[in-house]
Amino acid sequence: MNTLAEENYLKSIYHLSLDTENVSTNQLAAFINTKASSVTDMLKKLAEKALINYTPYQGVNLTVAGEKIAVNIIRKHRLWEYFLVEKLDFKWDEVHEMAEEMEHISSNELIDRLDKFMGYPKHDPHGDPIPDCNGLFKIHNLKPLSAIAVNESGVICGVRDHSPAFLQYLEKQSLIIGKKITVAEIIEFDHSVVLQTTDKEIQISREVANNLLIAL
Amino acid sequence: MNTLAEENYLKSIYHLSLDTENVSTNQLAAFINTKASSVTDMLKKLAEKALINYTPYQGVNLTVAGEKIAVNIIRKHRLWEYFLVEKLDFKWDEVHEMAEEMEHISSNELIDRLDKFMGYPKHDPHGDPIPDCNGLFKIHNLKPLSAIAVNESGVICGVRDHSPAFLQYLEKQSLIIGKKITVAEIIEFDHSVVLQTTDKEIQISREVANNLLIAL
DNA sequence: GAATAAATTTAGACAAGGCTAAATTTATTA
DNA sequence: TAATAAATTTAGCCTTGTCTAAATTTATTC
Ligand SMILES: [Mn+2]
Ligand SMILES: [Mn+2]
Ligand SMILES: [Mn+2]
Ligand SMILES: [Mn+2]
Repeated sequence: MNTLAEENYLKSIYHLSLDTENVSTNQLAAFINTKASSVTDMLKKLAEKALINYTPYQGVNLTVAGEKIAVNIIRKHRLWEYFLVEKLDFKWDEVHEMAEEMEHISSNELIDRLDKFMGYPKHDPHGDPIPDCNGLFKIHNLKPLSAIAVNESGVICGVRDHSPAFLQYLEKQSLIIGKKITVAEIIEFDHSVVLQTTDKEIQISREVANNLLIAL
Repeated sequence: MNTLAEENYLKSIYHLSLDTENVSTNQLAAFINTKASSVTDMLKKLAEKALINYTPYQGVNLTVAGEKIAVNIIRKHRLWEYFLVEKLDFKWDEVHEMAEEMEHISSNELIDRLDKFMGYPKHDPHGDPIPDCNGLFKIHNLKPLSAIAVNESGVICGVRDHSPAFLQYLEKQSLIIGKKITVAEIIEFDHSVVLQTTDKEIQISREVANNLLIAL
């Protein structure tokens, strides 16, 4: 079908497309950890296969066919992450790298049965939505905690940074998915945020607040 | 660590080594479905890495390091097959190709937890032993059904041919792992075997009898 | 609206793995 | 034991995906 490299490019273009309309060569190179010239080569191949719309110097976006493939990979990634955490007792900061490999297991029948086995979960361990077998999922309307006003409340429903370091920090602070928080104060000097949670008061940096996604 | 191609070569050498002391280039080429010249190239690479003992024109065998890697891949293969059958309800003839991909997922921690999750199974869906996390497993002393005398009894504990066609045939005849059988008669003309099982009498060809492994 | 800077593409190489055809070595046979 | 056959290796080429350096295009700035 498609090679591992092609799948990774499509997935990356999908993720970057959430922020920008057209994804640039350099953006992609930085994200994939490769060189711009390598990206250009691959973009030509993907355009040839009609998986992306590519105009030289103008960046790319996914075609419907390309997006379908990207979403399927993301579905696999998130279902495997859910499996690793819920069935094999891994922590949420341990599963991403393994899922990066497992998302390329080709069988869709396998992933559909895995989905069923786990009871059709709607969100992965990091709060990200899991597309169903038709590629459909709701995009939660979440706000970064840094955009929430004093005295407003909400529930932690996602993270923007998936690095083990960040996830471990959150875990230690009990800032986990599903936690209810209220913004008690925003420090003027550095925009640190003081949170009131069910059990205690926590102060976090703007940086951290920026990477925590909240449902009101 | 090692590439996917390298892992497949090591695994293939391991399997072929069960029958012959030294594995020849042509044997390997036929088994892996590639050309002899490609095999020679890879053998040089594996010898360079000290994973095989290779003397040009004389065939190869695995070093201790190479065997360890091969057994680990086989462990993964068989545990994933067990998972697919026991947890995801696949049939025993459907899982091999998927496991061929899954055996290359690199994390050993993952496979050890999967092992635990399933209760440390000792045999895969085809009756093959599953190496433990140290690579240890008992080699069952099984005989092909074709080597069993009239009136002797035994239990089906393995198959030599893993093709879907063969496995589906066995399933249809209820000749599954764990089934107790008695050899009622061996037809002189073509060495067909007449079996008495718990529920009925079945006649199978010599070909089939050759590929059924029995514990006495 | 040039001139410079930044982004992107092109050219040319390389490693991994595979293939075909030719050369070489080993095995068989007369 | 010499001749032939079979097995194996070598030589040379190809594709994928990557890289560096050079060329080109687009964006900024004076
Ligand atoms: Mn992930
Ligand atoms: Mn995730
Ligand atoms: Mn198998
Ligand atoms: Mn098996």
